[in-house]
Amino acid sequence: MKKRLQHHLRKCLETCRTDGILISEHLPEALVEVPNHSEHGDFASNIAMLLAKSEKKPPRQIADLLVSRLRNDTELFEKVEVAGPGFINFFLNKDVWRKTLEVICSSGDEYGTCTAGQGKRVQVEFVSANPTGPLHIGHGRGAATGDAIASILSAAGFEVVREYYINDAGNQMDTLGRSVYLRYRELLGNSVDFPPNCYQGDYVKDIARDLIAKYGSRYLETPEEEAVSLLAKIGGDIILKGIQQDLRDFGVVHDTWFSEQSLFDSGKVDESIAYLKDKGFLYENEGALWFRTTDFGDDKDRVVVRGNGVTTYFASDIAYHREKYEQGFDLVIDVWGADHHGYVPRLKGVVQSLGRSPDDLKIVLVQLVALLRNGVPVAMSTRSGEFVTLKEVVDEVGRDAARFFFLMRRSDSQLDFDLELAKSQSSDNPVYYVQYAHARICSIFDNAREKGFTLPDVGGTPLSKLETPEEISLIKALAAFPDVVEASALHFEPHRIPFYLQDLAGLFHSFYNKNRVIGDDPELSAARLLLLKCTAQTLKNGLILLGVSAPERM
RNA sequence: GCGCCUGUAGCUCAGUUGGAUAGAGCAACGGACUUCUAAUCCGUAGGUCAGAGGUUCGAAUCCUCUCAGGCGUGCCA
Repeated sequence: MKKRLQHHLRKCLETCRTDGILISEHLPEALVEVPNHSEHGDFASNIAMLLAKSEKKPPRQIADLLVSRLRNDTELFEKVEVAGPGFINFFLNKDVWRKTLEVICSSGDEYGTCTAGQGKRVQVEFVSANPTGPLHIGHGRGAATGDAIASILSAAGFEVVREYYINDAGNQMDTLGRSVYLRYRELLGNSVDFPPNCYQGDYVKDIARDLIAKYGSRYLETPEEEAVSLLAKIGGDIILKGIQQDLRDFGVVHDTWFSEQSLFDSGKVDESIAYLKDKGFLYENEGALWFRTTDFGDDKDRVVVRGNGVTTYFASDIAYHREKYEQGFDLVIDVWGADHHGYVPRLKGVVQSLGRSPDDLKIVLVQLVALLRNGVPVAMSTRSGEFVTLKEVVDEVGRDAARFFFLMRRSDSQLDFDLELAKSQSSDNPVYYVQYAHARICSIFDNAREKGFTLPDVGGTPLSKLETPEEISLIKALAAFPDVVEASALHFEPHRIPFYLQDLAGLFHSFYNKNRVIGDDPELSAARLLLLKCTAQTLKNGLILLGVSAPERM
């Protein structure tokens, strides 16, 4: 709706210019927005103020000129007026609003989608937790966020691939192998010194126990270093399987799982280093090979190959991101924990060294999650292995509540996750508030069917019967959904959807409390049933973007 | 020290590329169930947008500085 108006305004400006009414060489972009107060119209534009300088006329005078023309379109506008310092306020014809119900009905599950993405190929890489331990609650936020961003982009017309990057190369795998090996020995009756830099969590013991059950003590026979590397592989696979299961249970499905090790096996890491060397971005210093990331605004240059000849994690990431673009992605999105933010400039540098715009890489930083129980923080420490896993949280509060809570906040602000609140089946809990609206509508439908109504369809339903303030507000909110999805996609901000849904659910509940749907007037009942059909559809479409279910009964 | 993020109602947070009188939920207080789900609704109250300057028709939003909190600042990943 907003777009339609913007287009309309733009056309008006252009005709004004060809008619010589406007003299500005360059017409500013026609900005239309929803004002804070309904007295200021359904939409408002500040275009006259923006034109004031180049037109050398007071804003109100320009606004008057424009309004005198816009006003003629009585089909679209109920009224158009100039207000304040020069705002143009648009009041749309009620029938224009009501028509959006027809659009929603005919679009169905597609309502809210748009073509803003123009089919551009996007890869969203998220979670990508090291296969050295189970997913914890922080990963859960990353999972919910990445998945929602992917869904929202897809709805906005992007072609999306979800990817998980498996860090199965590097020191941490060796540490895992050592941790498993030591626990294995310990469980077989040997006394061991378990070093503090090994993984302390109980899951390591579980893996060791499983190995004993399966293979007995055979790894005591093999030389230690060999056993460690074998157990690193086995342990990593077991943990990865667990991660995959946890993600499935959370409703997150990655299209591709990309192994860091494969970059070495295929020679891509060496290739990338050769590429950078060829382009002159690398230099040697103190025996190591450095990437001049300072050329791209980084604080300092970064090591790619260490003095001992071993590549760094950064080297893998160079090869990995090079690979992404070679696969033909127009846009690459990395969802990271915010503690990696220091890594952003160097990776932006990588992208530019590949001859791409830094905007071709979007890094979404997801802040930490503080887990609370009845308002009191739950102690967590990765080092000691005391942490709350994603599985535990999902088991306790359910998938829907967990997902919704993770997405309720902007990703770059810290999140307090209160277990009791997420579990509570009350008005405190925004998940239920939204889901309840959907279930309530379904219940009204059941009731309508019992009373012999058939659910109305587009056409034939007298929409003009819808005229109470609650009805009109609800329709306006429904009409805004596509704009919300598009903005959410283009800003990579999934939290806009939960906010919108709470707002929409609120408008429905208000409507419900003041207006009876099934009543004496069959035409009015039909019109209201159609309105609710559209409301349920929109609620459902929004919830699906978040990976939250839309129950028909609660 | 330097860098990134954050600072908005008692609490948790929104605030649409600078717009008109800064919003919502929770908590508090007062109301609404014989009627389609009260997991709901209606109302009241609650603010130095951390602070100080600056930019302009106009700032919670942009710039500078200060303060507070979080994170980062490895030839770890």
